[in-house]
Amino acid sequence: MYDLFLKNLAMHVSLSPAEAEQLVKHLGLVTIRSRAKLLNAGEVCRKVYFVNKGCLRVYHTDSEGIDHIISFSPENWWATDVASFSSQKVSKFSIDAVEETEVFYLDYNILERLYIQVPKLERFFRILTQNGYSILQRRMISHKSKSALQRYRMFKKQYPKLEQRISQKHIASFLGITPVFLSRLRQLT
Amino acid sequence: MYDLFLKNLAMHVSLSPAEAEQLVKHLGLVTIRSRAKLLNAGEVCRKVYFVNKGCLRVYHTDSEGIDHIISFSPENWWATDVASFSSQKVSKFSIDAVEETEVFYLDYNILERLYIQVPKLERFFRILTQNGYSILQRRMISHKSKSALQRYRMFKKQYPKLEQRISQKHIASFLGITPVFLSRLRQLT
DNA sequence: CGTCTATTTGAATGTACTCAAAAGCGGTGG
DNA sequence: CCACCGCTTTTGAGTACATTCAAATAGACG
Repeated sequence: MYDLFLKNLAMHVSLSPAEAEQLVKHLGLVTIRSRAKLLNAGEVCRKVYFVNKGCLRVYHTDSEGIDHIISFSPENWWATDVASFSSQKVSKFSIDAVEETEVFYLDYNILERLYIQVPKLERFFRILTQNGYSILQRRMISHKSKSALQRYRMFKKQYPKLEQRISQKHIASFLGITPVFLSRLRQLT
Repeated sequence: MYDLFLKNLAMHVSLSPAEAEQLVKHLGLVTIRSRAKLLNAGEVCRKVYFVNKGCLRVYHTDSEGIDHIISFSPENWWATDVASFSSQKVSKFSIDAVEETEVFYLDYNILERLYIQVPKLERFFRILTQNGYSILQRRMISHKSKSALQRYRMFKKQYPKLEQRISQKHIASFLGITPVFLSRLRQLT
C-alpha cells in the first residue's frame, strides 16, 4: 500500500523501519473523483499531497477568470501550494483532480512535528523543493525562449502518457496558450 | 561584517552563537566587478552565494545566443544554480555581476558537512528554497496572464530601486521581451 | 436522446518581434 | 580634455505568432 510512497522517499533519504513507520502512521488517505477539489484559492493550504494514483493539477484563476495551470502531479509526484502551505496564509492557487485520484497527505502541524522527530524529512523536503524549483526554472526558460509549437512538442515528448489523459483545454492552459490555438497547432504535427 | 548575513539567517532559524561561529568561519568572501562571472553555463555550480552588496543575475543563454534572466539577486538575496548545485551536475545557467558586487559563499562539500553539524541549516535552506519556489511561481503566472506592459509596471513597483541600477537590456531580458519593445513601452508611461 | 462542455474552423485583430538605421552615452587612449 | 569606438537605447516600417469572437461540430455524461 505504501510502496510507491516509501520508494519515493527512498529516492532522497533512507529511513529506518521505525522512522518509516512513524511517518506512515500519520499519513492520511483520500480518493477523489475527477474535478473534485483539494484546495480552493482563498483557503489556507493545510496539507501536502502525494499522488498514489491519478493526477492532480495546481492552477491559478486570474482576474479575468482564466485558469493557468502551474503543474500537473501524476502518480509518484507531490502537490501543494508551497507558498500557502509553508506560510499558512491564504492560497492564490487551487488544486483539483484531472481524473479519479488517490492521494496520501500530511497535515501542516503533523509535518512540523515530524520534522523534529525525523530530521531526515527536513532534508527530504528540501531536496524535493529544490527539484521542483529547477523544473519550474526550466519551464520558465522554455516559456520565454520557445514558440508555442516547440513547447507543445516538448510536452508531448516529456509526458507522452499524460497527453492521453488530459484534456486539450488543460494542456493549453499548462502551455500558456488558448485551447483554440492549441487545436490549430495540432493540425500541423 | 556578517551582520546582514546573520540577520538573513535569523529570518528563518535561530542559531546559537556557537552555531553562527561554526557557519561563519566556513564562509568565503569575494568582490567582483561589474560583468565578472561567478558561474559559466557548462561548469558545475559548486557554491551558493549570498549578496552582501551589489547585484547578481542568474541567466540562461539559449541556442540562438539570447540571454534569459531568471532572477536578480541584490543585497540580502541568495543566488545559485539550484539544479546544478544540488545535483553537482553541469549547469545550464550562468551567474554574473550587474554592478560591483560583494558576495559570501558556501562550498557544496562544506555545506553538506554543515547540514550534519548544524541541522538547522537544512531547515533554513528548505525554507529559502520554498520561498524562491513560490516567487518563481508568481512570476510564471504573471508571465502567462499579464501583458508586457503590466509586467513592466509590476516590476517597477516591486523593485523601485533596482530599476535605476540595471540596464534596460537586462530588465527586458528579465521581463521576457526584447529591449526594443521595452523602449517602446517606456514611452507610454 | 438531450444538454453541456470541449474541440475545430474561419476571419479579423493585436501584441510583440525582426530588421534597419539613427541617436545617445560611457569609457579609453591620444 | 577631447575624439573616437562600442554598446545601449530610440524610432520607424513591416511581419508573425497568438488572440478574440463567432459559429459549427463532436464528445461525454446523465
